[in-house]
Amino acid sequence: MEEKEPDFLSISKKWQKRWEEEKAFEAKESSDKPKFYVLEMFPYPSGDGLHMGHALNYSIGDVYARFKILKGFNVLHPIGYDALGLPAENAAIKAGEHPQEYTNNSIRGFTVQFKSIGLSYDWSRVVNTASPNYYKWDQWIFLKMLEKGLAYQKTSAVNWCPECETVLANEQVVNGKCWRHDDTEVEIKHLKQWFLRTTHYADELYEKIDELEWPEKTKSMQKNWIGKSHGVEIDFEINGKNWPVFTTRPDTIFGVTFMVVAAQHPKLGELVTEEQKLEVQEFLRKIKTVSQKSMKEVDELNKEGVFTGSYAINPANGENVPVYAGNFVVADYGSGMVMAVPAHDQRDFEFAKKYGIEIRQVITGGFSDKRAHSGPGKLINSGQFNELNNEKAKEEISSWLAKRKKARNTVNFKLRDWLISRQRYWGTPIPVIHCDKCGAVPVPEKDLPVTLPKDVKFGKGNPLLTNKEWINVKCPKCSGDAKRETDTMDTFVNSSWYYLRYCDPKNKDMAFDPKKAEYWCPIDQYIGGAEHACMHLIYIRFYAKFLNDLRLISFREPAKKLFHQGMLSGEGGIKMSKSKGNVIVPDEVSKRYGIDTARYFLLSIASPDKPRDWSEKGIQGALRLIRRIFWIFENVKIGKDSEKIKSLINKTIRDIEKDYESFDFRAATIRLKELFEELEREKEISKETLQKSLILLNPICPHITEELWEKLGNKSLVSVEKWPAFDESCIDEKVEVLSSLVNSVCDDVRTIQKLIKRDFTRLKLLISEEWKYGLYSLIQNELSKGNKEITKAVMASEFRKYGKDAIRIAEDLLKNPAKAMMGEIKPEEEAGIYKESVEQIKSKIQKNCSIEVITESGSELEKAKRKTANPGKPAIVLE
RNA sequence: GUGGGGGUGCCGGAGCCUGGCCAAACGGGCAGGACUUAAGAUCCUGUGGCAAGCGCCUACGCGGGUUCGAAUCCCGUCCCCCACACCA
Repeated sequence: MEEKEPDFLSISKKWQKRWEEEKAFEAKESSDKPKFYVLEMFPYPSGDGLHMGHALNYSIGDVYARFKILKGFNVLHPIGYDALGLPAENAAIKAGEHPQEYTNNSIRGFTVQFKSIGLSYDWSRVVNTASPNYYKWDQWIFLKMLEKGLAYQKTSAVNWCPECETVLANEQVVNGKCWRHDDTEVEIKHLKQWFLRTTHYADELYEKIDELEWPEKTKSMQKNWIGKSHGVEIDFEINGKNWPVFTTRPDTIFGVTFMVVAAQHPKLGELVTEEQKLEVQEFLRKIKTVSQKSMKEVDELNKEGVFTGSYAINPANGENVPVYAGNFVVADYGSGMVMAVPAHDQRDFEFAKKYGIEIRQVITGGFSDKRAHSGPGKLINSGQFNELNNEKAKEEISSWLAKRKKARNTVNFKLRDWLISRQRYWGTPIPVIHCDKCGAVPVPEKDLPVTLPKDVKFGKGNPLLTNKEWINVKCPKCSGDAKRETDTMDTFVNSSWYYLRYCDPKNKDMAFDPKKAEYWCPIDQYIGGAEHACMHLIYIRFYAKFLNDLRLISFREPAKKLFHQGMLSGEGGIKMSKSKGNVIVPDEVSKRYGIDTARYFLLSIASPDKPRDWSEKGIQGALRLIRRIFWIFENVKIGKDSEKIKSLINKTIRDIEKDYESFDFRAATIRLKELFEELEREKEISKETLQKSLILLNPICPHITEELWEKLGNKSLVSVEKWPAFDESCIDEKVEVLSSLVNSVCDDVRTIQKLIKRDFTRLKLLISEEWKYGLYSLIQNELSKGNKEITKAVMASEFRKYGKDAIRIAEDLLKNPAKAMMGEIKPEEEAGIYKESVEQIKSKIQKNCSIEVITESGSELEKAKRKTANPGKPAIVLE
């Protein structure tokens, strides 16, 4: 009774030490086991340290990795730090530290805490992107891209975050705001910047998504982002020059009544006539101020425009239509100009309404004063194409135009090249030297890495500009005076290939040994947040394609399977944050409940991909189970397994394996709970079964299972044990069905007790075949009548009682009529169950009664029948 | 607007694909009981309504449909969440 609470904290410390000493999770290439690469997206080491959310994220990967180890795979499960990046720089500045020190400290903190939650990482392979040994290879890959024309420099309108004091990639602009500062408006600046040509692989990035075993949601988000659309590029003649225009609706070309060119179009000037110049300028000024307001108001933003003075010739019907400059056309998509068909495009429609331009319907169907008709229909007002179905017309019209060299089929993507330049310090320096004579010269490979100078001043602008010594160098080509590129790379560059570095983290001569990468990669199971769908998860694929083209790796998709974990919120569903003071720290939780308890709890609340809330009360339930498990092992009598346990343990092994494999960890926690609850009821259990149970629990609760494993007299580590095999023949569903009978009898006894309101000393259980096997006798009846078909009506009447099993039983019996004569569970069997469970029944109802189980029928039974007219259960007599 | 995901008992959250022992796993809460001088911890029981050993009624957003039978399948409808958002 006066059990001492196990000292969870020292148990976990003890085993963490053992794992480390024995290098239990270090992965070796030399193994005859099949390899398995489990990777969680590496963390950004912040000075605030780990919170419970991290613990959840990484526990999910850990459970899976541990499961795979047990299943006999040679598992690579590494961790590292995505250490470069703006937040570290900003946090360091705020703390008055150098980013290097700040980062080192953060990493130290993370490492200690990671270890204290018992993650099965191979600590010999830690990768730190802030180390020159790592970013040297960022630079090397960059040079290769430069060589192949996949890295380039261009001046363009870029997104500038005044808060970050740097430019951002398209993917990092959210609703016109910076992805890190949702209250900071992104500005448009024209700067010379470095880009990676992600569009080079746009088609493959798009098309191959379908082959990935990724969440559908993520796949569709990525597809949307890449935005492939098939269409036609049609030439419109304006002022004697050809202006190609992209459209997906060539079928509506006879409905074109005007054209709209993007207000930001670089060649807008060519279209503006002398008379319209003032008006256009006025318009441009106006929309500039609008765009500086809020992109969120895009919805309410009116379609606005101004006539340029030029006219375009519609190649389909030779009509002259006015060309407008408009605010709703995107300059860098397609050709930055659209053919406007107000009758069949809502945007064009609104524009036409506003400026009183003709709206000409060319496709039949619902079309009103308020809305354009963008759906299908038949063509009208379209010359020789009238009467055609519009889908058909798309083909006909475009081939007709193509024949006349006025159009060609094209594919357009929304995806833009990746802007990687950042005007900040804490990133990989771009290995380029600018020379007045030679231009942008790549740093020779032998001079890599270009390391970040320690000595810089943080304040306004790019800190790298403050170290003249670092900037001023000789040109590698002509040895004249030259300057280093001071832009650094976006932090997502670092994370685009880190999984390869884990395969060979210490290589001094190469980014990684292709042989080692070949062995481990691709990643078998990747785990990380859904927020990366359109950033990291595109970049990492892009890099794989490039490295494959370089023949450094043999695959083109880096991660076969992807899993997104759900977020952990604080108590009551409130987002955890320092300012709200509701951050849960794993250290605290470990002290109070034990980290295994926390792991079990977090996994038991919801499916791993769903969000969940922390709850102090909730974790109590997990704690109860953990205590109970300790109790079992402290009090167990080692002996023989009952039939019931034999069946249960085999069944659990079989089922829980599926749960782990499919990330259904929640189901696993339930199954484990049921298993241990049953074990607790047993008088004696075999050592073997106890050991198996520990292995099943190990992925979720690694520390306590080690402890109990040792208690059973084992010297080895349970974490690297072999997953037990199950024996299908031991699994006897009947055993469980019968054991549920015991419970139901107890329920009944209790109810009767309430009714008779008196004590009893003797309990009789009278078992009769005729009561129990209604379905069997029914089927037998049908069979004896020669009715081979079980009629619908029979089903309907009996299903309520027997449910799903009725079909199975019925079909089975029909196939094998001999069996029907016997029934499935014999009365003697049932009686046996009650006899065996006498002690259990007593403990549940009344300790000091005697129990008799009677199978014969007779007058006593008749008497009882009246009292307990419940077929399917034994008659109960209390005396 | 487009794409994706949802609406289940006091709460969280399974089940839905493959319709039937589903008044609905598991956890939390709450109530009662056991143990205790007491509290805590622990354990047991209960937890839609009526009835109280059969069972009946009402229930899985709302309204229909299919079926002997629907939380589960189909149609319509309302609401919520997330992502993208003027991409021609």
